[in-house]
Amino acid sequence: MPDYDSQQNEPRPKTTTALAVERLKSMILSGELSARSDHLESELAARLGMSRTPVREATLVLQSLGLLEVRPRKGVRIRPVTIDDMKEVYEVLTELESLAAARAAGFGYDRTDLAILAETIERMEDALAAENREAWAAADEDFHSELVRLGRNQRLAEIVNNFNDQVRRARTATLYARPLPTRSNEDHSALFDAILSGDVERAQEVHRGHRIRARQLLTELLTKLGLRYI
Amino acid sequence: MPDYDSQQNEPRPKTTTALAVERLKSMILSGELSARSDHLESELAARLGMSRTPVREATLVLQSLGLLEVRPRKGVRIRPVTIDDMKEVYEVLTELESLAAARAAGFGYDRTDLAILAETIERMEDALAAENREAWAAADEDFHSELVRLGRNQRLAEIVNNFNDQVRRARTATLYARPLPTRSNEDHSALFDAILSGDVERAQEVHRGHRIRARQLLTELLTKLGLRYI
DNA sequence: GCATAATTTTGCGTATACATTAAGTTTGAC
DNA sequence: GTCAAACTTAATGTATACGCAAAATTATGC
Repeated sequence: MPDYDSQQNEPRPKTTTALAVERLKSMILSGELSARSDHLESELAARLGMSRTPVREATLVLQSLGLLEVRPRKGVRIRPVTIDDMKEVYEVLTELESLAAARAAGFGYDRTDLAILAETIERMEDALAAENREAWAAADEDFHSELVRLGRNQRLAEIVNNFNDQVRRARTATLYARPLPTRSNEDHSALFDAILSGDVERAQEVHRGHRIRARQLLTELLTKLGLRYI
Repeated sequence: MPDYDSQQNEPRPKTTTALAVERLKSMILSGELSARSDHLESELAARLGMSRTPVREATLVLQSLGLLEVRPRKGVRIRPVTIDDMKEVYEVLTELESLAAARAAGFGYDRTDLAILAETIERMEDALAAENREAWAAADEDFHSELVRLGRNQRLAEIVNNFNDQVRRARTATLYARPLPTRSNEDHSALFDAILSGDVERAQEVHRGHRIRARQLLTELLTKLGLRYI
């Protein structure tokens, strides 16, 4: 619905506002603009080499997406994600992704339909073998977004992707502090099998468990690392 | 998070943009701006008695909320809600509201905590007795939003409220074509009992059933009425 | 007549101007 | 020295200006 960040296939000459959304978003997700930090419109405009107008429009959009808060006269504040926030987000993610998994299992996809999903799993396994955490994280993200795509509910997919964005910083921050995601990979394979065999219940349960564990791991890690927010 | 439409308790002199969001939103929800219709920025600006700037900002926000689409040079299009959209939305609503219900049941609320919820149920019963459908719909809306509030997950509440907005037109359009919502009221009472007695599973199941029935009723009605979109 | 090219119109995207008002600072009274 | 009032500064909210490109319209060639 907010097609502002969707990479256009038609190379429409992309509006400055869209560019601002894109760049600000990636600056937030990468941590280049850190949590709790305030940034004036004019500062951001200068930084992006454009006038305040597109920056303003972009911040409004990103506020709707929950990535930042516009605080008049204090500047735009990158929304910090607390452990409680993480719990909120993961709770919703658990529910919605499991639903997507269940739906995916119900459509009777064959191996061809699941090719992309299989490919992301392979990439994760390769990355795990090579102990390349960055590559693993990238593949994991692709796995989850392909999963919700297979669930064929556009709105659900949008929310899930948005929520994943909201906690992405936490995941990258803990990427090297966590144990190697062996269990995660097992979960993914199990889910793949459940979907392929059309087992709706199992798909849902497997994924629910997966997300619950992920959440627990993440919150424990953040607590251990003493990160009250991120 | 998008606190643009939240009615401020401090009577801050409300920005024009916020006003535009509010007014456009209510024009969309009430059907004053009908689905599929296109409206130029300048036209809307004139209509609201303000310049293009706040209107533009408002439309961007409302686009993020999924209520309209900004289509350059054709004007903003009020997003039509098709039956398929309804299915998508209700599927997500079912899942998330049930989760909220389950959570609410888990918090061990007593009668005092549930006073507002009880009050909305009473209003629905009175309205039903008086066969006042408008009053019933208003109370029903309040019931659902109080329910998600009791679920104590801010983000979940936001999404649910937003999704309810997205299908509100459909509900108002069918309000007089549907049978009197007797069953609905029973469901609400059953849910109330489940929450009060702390029965997490039952709360979840009761509400899931409630939403599934509501969805079915609505989609059937729309089909029967020949409304391909609304 | 029809299709295509030239021309005009129009709505949008972006920059900029400007008034407003919150925040910060100085001044002055006690 | 502290507090408050007056003043200054600065960032925002909104309006406006303006160029560009998409549509629409008219003109032109066949």
